[in-house]
Amino acid sequence: MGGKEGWVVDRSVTLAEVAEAAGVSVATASRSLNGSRDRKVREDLRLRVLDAAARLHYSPNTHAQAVARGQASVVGLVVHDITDPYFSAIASGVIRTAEEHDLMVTLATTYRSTQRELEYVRMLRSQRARSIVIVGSRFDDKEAHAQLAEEAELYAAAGGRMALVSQQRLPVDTVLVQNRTASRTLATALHGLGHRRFAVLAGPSKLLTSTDRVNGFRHELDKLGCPVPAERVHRGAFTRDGGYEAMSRALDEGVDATCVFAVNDVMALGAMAALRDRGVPLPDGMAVAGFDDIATLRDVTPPLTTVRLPMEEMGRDALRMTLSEGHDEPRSIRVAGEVVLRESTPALSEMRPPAVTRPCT
Amino acid sequence: MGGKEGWVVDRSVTLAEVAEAAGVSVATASRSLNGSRDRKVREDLRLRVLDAAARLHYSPNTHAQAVARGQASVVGLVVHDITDPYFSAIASGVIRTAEEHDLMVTLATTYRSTQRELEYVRMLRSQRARSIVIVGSRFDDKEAHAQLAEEAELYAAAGGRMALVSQQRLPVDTVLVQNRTASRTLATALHGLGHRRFAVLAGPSKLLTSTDRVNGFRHELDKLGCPVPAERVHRGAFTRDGGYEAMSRALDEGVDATCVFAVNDVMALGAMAALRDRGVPLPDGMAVAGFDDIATLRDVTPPLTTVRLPMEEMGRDALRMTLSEGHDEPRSIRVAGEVVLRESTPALSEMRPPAVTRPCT
DNA sequence: CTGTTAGCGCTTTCAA
DNA sequence: TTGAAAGCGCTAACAG
Repeated sequence: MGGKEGWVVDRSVTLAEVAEAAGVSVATASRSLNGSRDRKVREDLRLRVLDAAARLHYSPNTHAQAVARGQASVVGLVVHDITDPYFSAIASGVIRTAEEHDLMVTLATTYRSTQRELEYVRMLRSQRARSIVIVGSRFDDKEAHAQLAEEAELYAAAGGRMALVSQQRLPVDTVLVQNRTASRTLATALHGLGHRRFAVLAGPSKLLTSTDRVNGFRHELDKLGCPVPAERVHRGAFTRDGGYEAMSRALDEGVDATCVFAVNDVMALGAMAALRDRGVPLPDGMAVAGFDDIATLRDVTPPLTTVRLPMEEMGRDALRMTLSEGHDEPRSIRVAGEVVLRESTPALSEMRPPAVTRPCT
Repeated sequence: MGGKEGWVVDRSVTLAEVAEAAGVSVATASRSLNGSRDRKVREDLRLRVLDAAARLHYSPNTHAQAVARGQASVVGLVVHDITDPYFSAIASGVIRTAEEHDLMVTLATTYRSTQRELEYVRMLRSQRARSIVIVGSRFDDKEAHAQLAEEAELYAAAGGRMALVSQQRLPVDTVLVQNRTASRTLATALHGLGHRRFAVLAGPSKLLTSTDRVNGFRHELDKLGCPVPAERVHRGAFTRDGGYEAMSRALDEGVDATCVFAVNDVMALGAMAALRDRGVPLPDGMAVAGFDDIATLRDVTPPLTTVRLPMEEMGRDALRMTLSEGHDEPRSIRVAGEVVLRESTPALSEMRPPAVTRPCT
């Protein structure tokens, strides 16, 4: 702990000490250091304060500032799981935008528990966060929505602004992913490649993002005249392992399909692993499509057909909406998603004739 | 905003209001709500307070709490890039551990700028964060270390505790990844598979994690009698694209190797993409090894040989060290890393005879 | 056990 | 322009 000059205190330096060292009042010190809009401080005084602050290694106590001004320079970010590349990409957009506004980010992870989500929103309200961005599929759960809606109202009443990246379920700013529409477009494209018999790997039935994607996909195929029967929809967790298991089960049951649609990329990844493990050649033995277009997965083989979502921008826009002033009504931005056809979904005509349709014993 | 009962205030409810509504003093209200170790509150009063707080939707102002008790329930987490799966995995460990201790996490992203890193550490000191966990390779930059060291000292003097996940460069808690040793073990293993001519895809020369891995690898191969000449070390960014470019350059120069070691998994991924784009069959045409064992990449084909690092645990341990009391001296934990041989590195004998060694024109 | 009150560090009127 | 002083919401002595 050998200090060069002066001693190292065991406690932070306060504004008062800086003021004293500079021979000015705390008011002047405060104004010099933060230049409130409350206008000027004589230049020489200002410099003396700045100098004293630097000399003493002054570090303003943001909590005291927050208490005094009744507002903190923090935004809250709530995601399901930060290790999931979908969330980390969106988080990245939020973080970048926060930085542009000199805001710190408090990150919370719910692991898909609505209860935890609620708790974190409460904690963020306690932190007087300027805004809260909640990322991730809503659940089919009235109770949870009602509770969150109440929190949102309280938060808004306290001057906070909340944004959701997912479905529009609350009267707050929303980045709305058009899952149904995009899935329909994807279905059309795959149908266009000649496929007629499809299987779907879905996430948990309560997860709206999953059900929206499944419904859109099936709906469109209905219209195209080749409906996907319920027994061709296999559920699993919304993760790589969920995809692996759902695909395995499908194969066990002797899935009668030439193309499988996994409701997100990580599930598709798991599905491809399962297919490979069962000796199904890819992409010839089974066409596979995902959703999201996760960057890290762009190099898998065969390259995955998917629906691209501008994740960074989604995070950016969500936070921006909450930060831009001059409009009280909640706004919403629709995100379309763009179908990207790659090698994982060959045209039916290019696939090996007897697609895998036999039950495994 | 139609309130059900009572009006919605435009400002948060305070402890004083709760106390009044409950007919007790603020002290009693405070004690009931947070039960300071400062002894009991009569049960009926406590319930009245809790009831009033619930009725008024009271949300404690954490900033006021932090000011009053001189300590905040926040920890800082600083990473290079949250979209990089290496960092999100470690972040996940930190976040989980923080949750266990009822601590919120403030996340900052440096994008590999030491300047930004320093700024964030300063902001976290301002936030009076209980601890700061900095994740990611240090740089070969005395100046940056000196500045960070000074900040660390000030932070410690103010009662904070800092941990580094990377190299041991500062007198703070450290999770020390044994990059050199692990790379040497990897080299031995690859040599054992019959490989004798290697190329290395390295990150920026200032990035210690990269140089440590490169040095360990080359050092061991020296000892084994098949040194990797400097011109077989190709630098690129520490990212997927960096790996792609470095590999492409290597191929352009007619790399004379049967096995290429990329200093991390994402670079290895890029390298594999580059090889594929140039028509080099994998794994027969070139063995590829990485480092980290990123979960999302476990399903790439061919499965990647790598060095497994327990990332979640590393994050967990880093935070734990800063939180456990009763020891003033900085501690450190060494993480060994475990070589995992997979199909991306076949034995030399199983590779297609004329490994790619000709220059591309 | 409960209430009074003095801070915590900072911002911001309000006078001077 | 500067400074004195009144808060901001909460905690923790310190009396009762």
